[in-house]
Amino acid sequence: MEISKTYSPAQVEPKWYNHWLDNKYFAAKPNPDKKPYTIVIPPPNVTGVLHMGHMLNNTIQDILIRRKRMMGYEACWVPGTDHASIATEARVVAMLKEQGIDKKDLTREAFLAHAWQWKEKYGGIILQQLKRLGASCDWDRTRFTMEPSLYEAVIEVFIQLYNKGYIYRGARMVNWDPQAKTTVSDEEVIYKEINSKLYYIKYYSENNNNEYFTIATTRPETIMGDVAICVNPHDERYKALIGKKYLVPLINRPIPIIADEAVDMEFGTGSLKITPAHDMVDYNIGLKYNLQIIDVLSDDGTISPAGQIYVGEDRFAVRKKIVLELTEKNHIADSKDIVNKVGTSERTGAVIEPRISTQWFCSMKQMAVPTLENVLNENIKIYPKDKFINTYKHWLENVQDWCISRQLWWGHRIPAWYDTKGNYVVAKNLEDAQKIYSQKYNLVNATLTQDADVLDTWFSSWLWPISVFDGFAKNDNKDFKYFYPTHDLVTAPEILFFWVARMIMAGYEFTDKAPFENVYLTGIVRDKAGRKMSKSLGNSPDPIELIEKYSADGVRFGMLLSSPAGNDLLFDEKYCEQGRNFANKIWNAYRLIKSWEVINSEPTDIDTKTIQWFTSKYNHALKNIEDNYEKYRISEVLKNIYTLVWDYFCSWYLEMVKPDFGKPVSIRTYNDTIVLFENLLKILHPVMPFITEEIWHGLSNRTTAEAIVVSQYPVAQDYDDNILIQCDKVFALVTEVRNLRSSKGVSPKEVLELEYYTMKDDILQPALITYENIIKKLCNLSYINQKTDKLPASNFVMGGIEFFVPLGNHTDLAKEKETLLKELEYTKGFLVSVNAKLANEKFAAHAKPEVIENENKKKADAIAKIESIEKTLSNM
RNA sequence: GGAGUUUUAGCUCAGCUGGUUCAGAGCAUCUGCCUUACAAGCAGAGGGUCGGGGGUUCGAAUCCCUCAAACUCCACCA
Repeated sequence: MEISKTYSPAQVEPKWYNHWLDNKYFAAKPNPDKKPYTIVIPPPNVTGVLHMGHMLNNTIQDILIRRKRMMGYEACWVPGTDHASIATEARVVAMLKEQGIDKKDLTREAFLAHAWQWKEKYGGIILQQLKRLGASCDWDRTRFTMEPSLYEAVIEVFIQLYNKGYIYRGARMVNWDPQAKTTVSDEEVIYKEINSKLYYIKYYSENNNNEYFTIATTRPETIMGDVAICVNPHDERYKALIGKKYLVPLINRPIPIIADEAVDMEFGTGSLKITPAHDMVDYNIGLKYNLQIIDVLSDDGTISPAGQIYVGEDRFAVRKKIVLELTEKNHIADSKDIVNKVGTSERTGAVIEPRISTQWFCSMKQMAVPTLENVLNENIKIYPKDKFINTYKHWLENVQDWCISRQLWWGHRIPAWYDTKGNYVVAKNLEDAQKIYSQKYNLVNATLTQDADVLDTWFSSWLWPISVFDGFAKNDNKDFKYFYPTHDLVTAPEILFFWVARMIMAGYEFTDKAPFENVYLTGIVRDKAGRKMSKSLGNSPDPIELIEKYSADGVRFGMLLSSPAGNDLLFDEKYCEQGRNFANKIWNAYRLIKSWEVINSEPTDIDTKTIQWFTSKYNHALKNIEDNYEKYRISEVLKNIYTLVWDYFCSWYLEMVKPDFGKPVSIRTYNDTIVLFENLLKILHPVMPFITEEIWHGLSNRTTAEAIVVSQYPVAQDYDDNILIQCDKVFALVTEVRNLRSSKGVSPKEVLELEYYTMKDDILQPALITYENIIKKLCNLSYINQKTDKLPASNFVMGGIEFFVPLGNHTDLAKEKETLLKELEYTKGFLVSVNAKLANEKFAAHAKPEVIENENKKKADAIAKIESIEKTLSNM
C-alpha cells in the first residue's frame, strides 16, 4: 500500500471523530468496577462562538480526560452551555429591533418565546465547533443552565438559602445599567479612563447673595439631588463654615455644610457635594449623617420628576444644558480637563449609574469560611497556587454580599410572590406560595404575583457541577453519587471569584463536599503584542480556520506548547505550524517503519543494543511525563513527548535500526519497533488524538474495539540508568565526529577511522567497546581503536579521552596543535580554580563530603588530562 | 491608594529544598546538505555579567534588602 509523503488530516479527522461517536467511546455511565473521573466543562455562553480561550481550555480538558479514559477510569466529560441572561437578552432585543419589534411591546411570555427560538437556532454552535477540536465530551449529557432540572435546582437553592436567612431583600446602592435597565454585579463593571471636565460650581449662601461656596464635580447633572456639602473637619479653610447653609443652584434648595474625614482636602476645592442617590461614597456619608435621599434619575438614565428641571431628558444631554445654564447664571467658577475612571457595563457598554434600588441579596460571609479554609489546607488544589492564592484569600476575607437579582426576563425567575401591598413569600410555585401566604398572613385566596426579576447568571453557574447530575432534582441520583464530586476543573483565572469560588461555596453548602479536587487555571490568550484577544480588537484568529490550515492536532499542539499553567499565552500561529510539522514527522516515521521488509533472522548487535537503550529512554521519559501530569505541567508534558519522539525515536533510534537501502530487518527488531512506536502513539494520543488513531489502525488491522482512544495507557517500568548515561556520552561523541566532518568539509559518505588515547573515563571508555558498532554506523567509521602513532590527525578531547581522526590532507597540523593548546590552557585554568577551592579552609570545613570528593575527582581528572595532552603535543 | 505576580539567549519559557544534568529547551538566526521516511526535512554552529545595586555564605540565577520596569487583581478619584 502506498502511503502519501505528507500527512493529510482533512479526511482523517472527521473520519475518526465519527468513529469515536458511533462507538460511544465518550459515553460514561456509573460502573462499579471502575473509578470515576469527571470534568464539567466551563459552560460557554449560548451566545458564544469559539475563541482562542476556549481552544486552550478545552484542549487541556480533552487531554486530561483522554488520558484518564485510557488509564481505565470511567471518564466523564459533561458539556453544556450557559444561558447568559444579560448577553442573550441583549442579543434577542437587538434581533427583535431589526425586525421592528420593541421589547416594551411584548409580553414576558412572547419575549421568552422569541428568546427560546433564538437559543434553539444559534445556541449550540460552539459545541459543534468543539467537536472539530476533537473534544471527547459525553454529548448525550449536554446540559443547559435553563433546562428544567437545572432550573429546579436553582429555585430549590434559592428557597433553601432564603429559609436559612442568607437571602434577603433590601435597598442598596447598586450598579445600574440604564441601557439594559438592570443591575449588574461589581464584577461586570468595567472601569475606563475617560477625559472629562471638572466643573467648579458656586453655591450661593442662603442669606447673602455675594457669598458663595465653590465645589468641584464632574457630574453637574446630579446637583438637584444634593443634600449637603461635605468638607474635611481638619481643613482650616472651611472650619468656620461648618453648619452654614448654601443654595443648590437652579433649584435653590438650602443645604448645610457638614464635615467628614472621608473628604480629600487635596482634590478639587477640598469639598464634596453630597448626592446620596447617585454616588457610593455620598450614599455612605448620607447614611452616616442620616441625610435625605433624592433620586433625580429614572431607570433609563433620564431625569426623574424629583429632579424638578429637565425632567425626562437624558443625563448626558442634561449635563451640557445645565453647564450652559450655570454659565449663563454665573455659577461656574472654573473648569478643568481631567482624566477619571468611569464604570461601564461589560454587556452593553453603557455608563453605569450608581443607584439605590430594592434588590435581592445573598450573604456570603458564612459560606466564605469553608471556601477559604479548604483551599488553604489543600483539600482543593489550585494550579498554579502561588500566583492566585493571595488574591483568592483577599477576596474571600473581604467578600461582599452578592446582589443576585436582575431586571431581565431571560433567566431563572425569582420564586417570590407578592400581594398587592408588597408582602411576599418565597415558594417553588404559585400553589405553594398561596399555602405559605395564607399561613403567614392568615388570608386565603389572595392574589399573588411573582417577582418580575430573574437571577444573576452566576446563581445557576455556581451549581453547575452539582446540577448537571440532577443532584438536587432527584435525591437518589445514581450519576450524582458516582460522578460527583468531580475531579479537575480547567478554567480561566478571570473567573476565579465569579465562578470558581462560588462553586466551592455551593459545593460545601449544598453537598458538604468540594465540587472538585483540582483547579487548573489556564493563561489568558493574548496576541503577539501581548494584547488580550478580543472581538473588538479583531486580533483573534478564527479557530476553525486555524484547524483547517494546521489540523486539529496541530492546533492543539500549538495551543499547549507555550502555555504553562497560569502564564499568559502569547499566541502565534507558528506554534500551530510546529504542531503540523510534528504530525508530519510522526507520519513519516510511520511510513519508514511500514516500508521495511522483514526477514526471519536474529536481530543484529546494533538492533539489540538500540532497543535496549530506547526502552530505557522511553521509560525514563514516561516517568517524567507522568510526574509532570501530576503537577499539571501540561506543556512540559508536551515538550517531553516532542523530544522523545522527534529527537530520540526518529533521529537516534530509527537511524540506528534502519536497514541499509533494500536490506530487510529482522522480525524481532521489527516487532519491537512496532511495540515501542505504539507506546509512543498511546502517550501522544491525548494530545494529538487524530493522527495517532489513524496510524494505530494503519500499523495493523484492528477491530473497532481496538481503537487507540480506548487502549491501555502505558505504565512506566524501571529502567537502566547506566545505559542512558553511557549512550548520552556515545551520542556526544558522534556529534563531535559529525562536527569534525562539518568543519573540515569531509563528506558523510567518506569512511573515517577513529583512534583514542584514554587517561581515565569510567563511562565513555566501556561505552566505546559496548557501542562500537553503533558508533561506527552513525559516524561512518571503519575502525575504532586505541591510538598507535598515526599522525597527522585531527583531534578533540571529551571527558578523559583524547580522540584522533586521521583525515589525510584535510588535516592542518598547526591548527590541530592550536586546538590542543587551547584545551590545555583551559584545563590548567580549571585546575587552578579547583585547587583554590580545595585549599580554602572554610570550604573544607563547611562543604558536604560528597561535594569535596567531587572536587578531588575533578582535580585528579584535570591532572591526568594535562599530562596526556602535553605528551601528545611533544610528539607532534 | 492596597495587594500580588513577573524580569534568564533575538522571541516564548524551564531551571524544585543554594554545590557535575548549572547557565538549559523550543522557535528564530547562520553554515553545509534535495543523503532512498520526512526540505513541513537532515547534519552542524553561534547567541546570555540570569533587570540594576547591595548583603548573607567557603560558594548565589537560586536566600535577604533595595531600586527599576512590566503585568494582574481589589478599592476608587468626587
